[in-house]
Amino acid sequence: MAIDFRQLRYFIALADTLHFGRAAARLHISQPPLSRQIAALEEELGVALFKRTSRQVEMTAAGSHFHAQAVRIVEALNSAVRSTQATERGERGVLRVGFTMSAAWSVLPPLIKTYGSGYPDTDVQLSEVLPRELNDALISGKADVGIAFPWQRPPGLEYLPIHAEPLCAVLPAGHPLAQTPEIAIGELANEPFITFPAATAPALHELVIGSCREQGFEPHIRLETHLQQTIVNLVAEGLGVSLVPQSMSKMQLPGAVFRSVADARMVEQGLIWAASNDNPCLKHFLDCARSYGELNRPDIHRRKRGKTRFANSRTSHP
Amino acid sequence: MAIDFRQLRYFIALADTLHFGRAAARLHISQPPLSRQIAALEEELGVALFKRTSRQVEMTAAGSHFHAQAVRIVEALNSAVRSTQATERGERGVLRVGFTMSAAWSVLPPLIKTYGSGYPDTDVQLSEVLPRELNDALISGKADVGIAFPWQRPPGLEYLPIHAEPLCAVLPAGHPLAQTPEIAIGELANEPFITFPAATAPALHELVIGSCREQGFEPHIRLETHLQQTIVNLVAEGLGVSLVPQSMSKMQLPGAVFRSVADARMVEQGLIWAASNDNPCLKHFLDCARSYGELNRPDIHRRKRGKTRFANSRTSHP
DNA sequence: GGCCATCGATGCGCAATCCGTATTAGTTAT
DNA sequence: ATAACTAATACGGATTGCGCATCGATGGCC
Repeated sequence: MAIDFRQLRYFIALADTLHFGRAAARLHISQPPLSRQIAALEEELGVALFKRTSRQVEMTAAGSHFHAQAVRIVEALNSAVRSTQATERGERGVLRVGFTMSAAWSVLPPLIKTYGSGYPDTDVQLSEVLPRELNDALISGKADVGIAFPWQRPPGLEYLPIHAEPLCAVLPAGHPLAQTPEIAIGELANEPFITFPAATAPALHELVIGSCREQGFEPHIRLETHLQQTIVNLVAEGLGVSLVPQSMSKMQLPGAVFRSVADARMVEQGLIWAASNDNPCLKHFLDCARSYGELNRPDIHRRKRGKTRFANSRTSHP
Repeated sequence: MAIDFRQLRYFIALADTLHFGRAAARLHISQPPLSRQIAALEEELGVALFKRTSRQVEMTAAGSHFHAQAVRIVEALNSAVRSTQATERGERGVLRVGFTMSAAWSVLPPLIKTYGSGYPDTDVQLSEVLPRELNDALISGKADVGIAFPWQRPPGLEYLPIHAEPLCAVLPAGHPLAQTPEIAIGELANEPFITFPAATAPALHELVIGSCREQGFEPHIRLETHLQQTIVNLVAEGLGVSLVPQSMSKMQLPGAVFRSVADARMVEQGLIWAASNDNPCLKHFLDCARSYGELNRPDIHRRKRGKTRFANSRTSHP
C-alpha cells in the first residue's frame, strides 16, 4: 500500500473545501499536484472519492466515509506524536514502584500522592516487595524504583534518602513500662521480643538487634514474623515487646501502646534505582522525591547517633 | 509534519525484529534506507525511539509507546481502505428510507428485514413521511428511496412496483353488511365514509373515491383523518365505514370487521427513488426489492381491473 | 590479546517521484 | 458567441529515496 499521509491531508483539505484551487491554496501548493495526488489516492483505493465536473466537486458516499476515517487517522497520528514526545519527557508513561511494608506506613503515601498530582498521565504501578527481593527486582528491570530501608547496595544501584524516623517501643497496654512516656532500651533487656526475620527484612532486623546490643544485652526473641502489623498485634496480645519504626504508631490497636525510646536509632527510607534505568518518568520521580526529602531533611538529621548504614550512599543520579 | 506511512511501516518492522538487517529483509528493502528512514522519523519526532549499539537494538519507553500507536494507526488505515471499498460497493453505508403509513403495514417490514439480513453493515434509517412529501424528500436528497403508493411522479424519479393488494371494506362489527363474507362497493352507497384527506394521501384518497364513483355513487364523507389506524378506530366506534388496503386487516380491533370487496381496486406499493441518486446501497436495495417483488408478482397481477395509475411506470434502473 | 564476524551508519550515484509553470478541455454565465 | 472559471494534462527542474559499497564499532573466538 502506497497511501501517504500527505495524500490524506490533501484529501481532507479537498473534502473540506470541495474546490481544487482553494484546497491547494490552503495546503500552500499549486492546483495540479493536488489533482494528481487525489487521482493517485483514488487509484490506490480503487474507489472514486469525488464526483467532479469541470464546474463543481462533490463527494461520493465512499468519499465521505473515507473522509471521516482520514480525519481520525490524522488526528491519531498527531496525538501519537504528542504523546510520544511527552513520553520521552517523562510526562507520561509507566512507573513501577516496589515498596516495602515499612515504606507503606511512612513515606510511600505522601510521595506517591505528590508525584501523582504532578504527573497525572503516568501510570504508577505499586507493588509490595520483600526488602530482600527489592534489589533483584530493580536490577532485572521488574521495577523502576524501590522505596525501602536499604540494606546492601549492589553496584549499579543508586540510593537517595528521603525520610528518617526513630525506632519506638511497642508494649502491651498493661505493661509496667507503659506508664512512662519514654523508656530506655535497656529496660527491655528481660522482655521477650517479637521481631522481623533477618532473611526478610535484614536492615530492620539488624537495627533492632543492634539497638539492643548497643545497650549491652542480647534480646530474647520469642517470635519472628515478617508483617509489622502482626508484630503489633502479637504485642497487643501480650506475647512480647518490640521496637518498630515510629510511623507504625499510626496503627491504633487496643492492647498495644507505643512509647518513644531514648537514644533510639533511626530507620531511614529512601529511593533505590538502577543507574542504567532510562525510564524517563524515573527522573521526575526522583526530582519529586528529592524535594520531598528536602522538606523532611530536618527529620533525617534529627537522629541522635551518627550515620546510618548508608549515610555514605547519598548519591546523585546521572 | 512530514511523517510518512512508509516510516510507520518501517518502524513497526524494526520494532518487531529489533534488528535492522532482518527488518529490512522483511520489508524487501536493503538495510541502509531503513537506517535512514528510522533516523528521519526520530528526527521529525524529536524523540529517540531506539537505543542502538552496534551489537543490539532496543526500544526506549517512548519507542514502545509510539509502536503501539503506530500499529493502531496502520490498522486504522487498512480498515479505512477496506471499509471505503465496501462503501463504494454498497455493502455498507447509510440508506435513508422514507415510507408511508400504508407501506408500513404491508411491504416495509419484510423488505427491510430481507435487506438488513443481506447487508448488516448498512445503517438503514427509516423515517415516516406523508405521501405528498415523499417526492420532495427524494429529489432534495433527504431520503434515498421511498416506499409508497405512488401518486404523481416528477421527472427524475424512478419507480419499481413490488406489491399490490386489494382494497377491503372495514365496517362496524354490528353493521348488517358485516354478516356476509364479501360485499359489493355499491352496498356502501348510503354509508357515511371515513377517509384520508386528499392533500395528505392523494393516491389512496383518489382510489377510494374512484372506487365509489365507478359504482355510480359519490361517497358521503363524514370524516377525514390522515392516520389509517384512526380510520379503523373510528369505524369501530360506529362513526362510519371505509375502504382500506387489505393489509390493514392485521389490525385487530374489537368493534371493527374487515370484509373483502368484489371488484376491489388494487393498492400498489413500490419503490421510488431519484435517478440521480448515486448512493451505492440503493442499487442493492433495489435488487433486493426486485427479487422480493418477483416473489409477490402474482399479487401484483391478481388485481381484477386493469392498470393502476402507474402501471406504465415500471421502469428499470440505470 | 589479536583477529574475525556482525551490525548499524554513511557516502555516492542513479532512478523515481513530486512540484510548479504553462496549457488544454470542458462547463457555465453573460 | 464569448468570457470566465475549473479541473486535468504536459513538461522541465529539483528533491527524495533506494541500492551498492564502505566505514566504524562491538563482541566472540582461538
